[in-house]
Amino acid sequence: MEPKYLNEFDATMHMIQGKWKIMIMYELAETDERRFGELQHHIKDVSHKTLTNQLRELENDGLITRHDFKTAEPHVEYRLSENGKSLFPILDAICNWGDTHIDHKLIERSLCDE
Amino acid sequence: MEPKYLNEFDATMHMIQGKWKIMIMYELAETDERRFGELQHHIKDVSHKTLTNQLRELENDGLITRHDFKTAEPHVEYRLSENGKSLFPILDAICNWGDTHIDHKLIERSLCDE
DNA sequence: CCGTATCCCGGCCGATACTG
DNA sequence: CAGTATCGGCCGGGATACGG
Repeated sequence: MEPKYLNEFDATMHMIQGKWKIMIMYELAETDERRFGELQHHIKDVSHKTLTNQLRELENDGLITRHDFKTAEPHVEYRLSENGKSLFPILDAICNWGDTHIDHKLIERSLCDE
Repeated sequence: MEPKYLNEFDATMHMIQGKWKIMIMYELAETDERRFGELQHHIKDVSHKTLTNQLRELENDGLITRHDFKTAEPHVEYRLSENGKSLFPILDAICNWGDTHIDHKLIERSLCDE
């Protein structure tokens, strides 16, 4: 296995950067588990394909788990893993820093102040 | 001024993501101030142009300051701003999370364990 | 010593369409 | 309902060269 990241910062950043990843994780934090369609409905403007990609990456990085019920009508549920949950203090800190240091007019919708 | 970021997380992430930004900031944190050439020398593998870009972005986002001595021989110094310094608890948290949750074999050189 | 311009490549992500 | 494939645009960032 060869080094893939410059340092710990680089490695962690790769796991949380992605346009919708944080919103997916916050959504799962609030509701415990979500089906694919529910995520797509609650996360405004994300495309079908991109949501799939971000979910795959989160899953491959061990931040969420995926449960396929394998029924005739497709039914898949996503949840946060323990690793994923351990990231929340950092995610909250990032949101709060933005809230206090960045002009609110530049921000579409508040995420961390809910 | 129109909204530019999805939320506070998105906004903060834009300010700290960039392949070399964190290394620049850690370098400035250790040495208080650095000239352009010193940064380039201490940050292995960064290209001239890319270092310039990252410094400009950090400056435009108010995380560092730039002082041009305007002498015959060019002489420019970079420092952390107060805003920049206020990010360090978060940067450290990100590094430490990576240190404890990511396989060390994937990481080239430790950054936060110095 | 420091900055800027140009060219180029790879990756993210959106639109769309097709599958079971 | 959930996933996959293809196409295309945009942007970060590396190589290189030139300018003050």
